[in-house]
Amino acid sequence: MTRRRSDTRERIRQTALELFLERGYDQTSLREIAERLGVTKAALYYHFKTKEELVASLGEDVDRNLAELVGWGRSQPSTPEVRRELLRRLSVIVSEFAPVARFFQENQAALRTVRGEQRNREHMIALTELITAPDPSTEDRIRAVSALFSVFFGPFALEHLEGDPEANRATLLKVAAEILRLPDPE
Amino acid sequence: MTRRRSDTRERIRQTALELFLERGYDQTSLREIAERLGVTKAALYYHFKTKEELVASLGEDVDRNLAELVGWGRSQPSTPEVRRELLRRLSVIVSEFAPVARFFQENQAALRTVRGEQRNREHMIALTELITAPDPSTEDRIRAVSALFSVFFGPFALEHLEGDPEANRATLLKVAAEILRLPDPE
Amino acid sequence: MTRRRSDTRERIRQTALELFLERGYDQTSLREIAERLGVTKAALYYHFKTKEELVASLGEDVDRNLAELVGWGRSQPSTPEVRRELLRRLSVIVSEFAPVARFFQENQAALRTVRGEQRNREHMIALTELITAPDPSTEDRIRAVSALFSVFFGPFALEHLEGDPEANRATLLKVAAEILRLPDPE
Amino acid sequence: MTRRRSDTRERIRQTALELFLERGYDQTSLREIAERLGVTKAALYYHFKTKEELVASLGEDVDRNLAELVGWGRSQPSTPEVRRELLRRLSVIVSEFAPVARFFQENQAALRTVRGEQRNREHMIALTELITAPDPSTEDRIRAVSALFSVFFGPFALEHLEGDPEANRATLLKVAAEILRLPDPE
DNA sequence: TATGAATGAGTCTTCATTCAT
DNA sequence: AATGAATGAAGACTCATTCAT
Repeated sequence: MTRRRSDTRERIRQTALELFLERGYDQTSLREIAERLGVTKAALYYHFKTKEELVASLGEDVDRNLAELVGWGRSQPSTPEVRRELLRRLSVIVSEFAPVARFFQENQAALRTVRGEQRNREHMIALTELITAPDPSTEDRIRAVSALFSVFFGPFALEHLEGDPEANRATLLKVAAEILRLPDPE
Repeated sequence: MTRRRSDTRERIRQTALELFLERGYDQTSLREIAERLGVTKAALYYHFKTKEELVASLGEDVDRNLAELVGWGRSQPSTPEVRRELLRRLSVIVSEFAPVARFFQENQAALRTVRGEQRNREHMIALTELITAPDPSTEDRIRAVSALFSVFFGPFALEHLEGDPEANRATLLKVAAEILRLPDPE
Repeated sequence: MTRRRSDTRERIRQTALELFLERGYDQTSLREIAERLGVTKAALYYHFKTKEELVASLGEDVDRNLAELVGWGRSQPSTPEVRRELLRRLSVIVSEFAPVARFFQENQAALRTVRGEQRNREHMIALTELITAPDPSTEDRIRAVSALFSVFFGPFALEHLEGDPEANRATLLKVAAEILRLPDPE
Repeated sequence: MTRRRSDTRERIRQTALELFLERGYDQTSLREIAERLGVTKAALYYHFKTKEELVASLGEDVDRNLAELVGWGRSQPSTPEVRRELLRRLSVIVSEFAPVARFFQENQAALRTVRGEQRNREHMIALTELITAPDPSTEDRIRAVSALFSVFFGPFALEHLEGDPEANRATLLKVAAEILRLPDPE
């Protein structure tokens, strides 16, 4: 039963996410995580200094991806094509990290003080600005927020929607683009 | 300085909401609420049987309003005008109960097991159906969810937006109607 | 079985002191104190916010007495009679609070960060200065420290000494006075 | 940069003593020692079977020296000269092992169950007897204890005293001899 | 209408220690 | 000579809740 270095660390993260989603962050104790995993609490502490560090580690991948997306957005001119691409890429990230994203969304209050979560919030604000038309009216700003929310939260609300998930995502994206009044791509 | 029946009960609710918003539901203890109010924990228990009953009581007004709105919607024919009116009325409710709505939104995971919160979730689903065009395509469903989310979450994201709040709300509503593809009212 | 207000608080202090003396501060857990007392740990926390507050409370009486003694000393002229009286009064305090004094003495390192203990240390330094002859030579300083230590630690070392404790205390005091080179009182 | 046998062992002892002095025995964990040293906890266990064995090893040198001193004292006739020499030699030992001595003094309660510390306490009792005049009165016993305490604790209290440390030690010794009523040496 | 005192269950966290490699 | 991974036991502390007064 060989086990490569820190297989355990990864299993802890997965089990933690599972339980955090099932029962909520504050209602999930490290004891429960350890038990479901079949290790001792102390083993968790060997791999993560605190419960907060564990949860922060769950947000790191999203954080990295969003940071990169924001970086890319900032390096581009503010054209409709770029804004459309930003929405598209965000939607890819959200669907790739759906469970984590959902967890953070449902536990906002509980995670307010967690480092990583603060960064993610900042990224969302940055993205909102990037998809907002230059020199925006109040209505433009509202459109930006609406479009972003649709892309971000939509998948959770639509989880049980029939049909091909990829097609649904495309439709969601189309609606979001329409909210933003992006011209149809050829 | 007369004090109407159960002034205290109301003050407990307000202080609780305040703290729940500041620190999150699970991170707020009854001790903290009692302390900020200058009474004993036991006093809280005189007015509310449990912490859960206290938080449930916070959702009751919203619950009543949403229930009424759903009831009204169901009693109407499914016309564009009715759907527009549903959005408008929802937006009024959200803005009237903004703090409570925000609290429930940010503490979804923590409140999943709370009676009142489950009812509110059901109301939102019912509303989604009511504003969905009859015989809907997948895209119609997506539009319905997007519109509803915009009306519901928009205010939180736009809290710091400049300009007259009433005017902003009207604009938000206009955007939502557009997402739903409701024809312009005359 | 009537019990006057906060009988319990006092019983906690006594039991704590007992155990702290038997097993040392750090080796004594609140669980042990609670068990020996027949209450729950939570009951201890009802009366003392932390373990540190509990131990600090044990030092308060000594603190008060030493503070008063230092105050008195400072209000007096620096004569041999006053210095002799300072030693005498200190010896009374030490014997009145022998268990507490011993506990603090044996757990210096563990208590270094406890508020009350810091104050007591300062009092001892102040007393050392007060019993030091004015314009002291190095030797005078050494005499002061030696005399004070004898009065303070002597009783612990002499606990098992035969003979009348009061008489022993008088002898100890006489030796201390001699160390300080105080002239015999008439 | 050759490294003699068990350089590490010695560095562990030093770091441990450092930390024990800074934070107290019970408040110092093996993790802290290992971290300050830049090794793993497991490395400590390679060199010392337990934490207790580590701390015991710190007392060994003092133990050996005191044992030897007691042995010497027992082999001598009980003359004033011998008693004076005992005080002198003790004072040399205390000043050579000042940090260790201080550590044991400040952590008495924590170390009560440590083998080495018990032996040291016995040595001190033996020394007290050796410096007590034969056929002693109560006062003689008190003098012996006072003198011994002065020699043993004095240095810690006088640490910040100005002047040449060697000269101070000599003065301390002179005072101690006077407490014991030893006649002046020619 | 409220309080003071208490509890039982649970939380996160740390520790000394072990052992295969 | 030393490490990485893990454990079992325990620690301080907090919480929602109860109840006699």
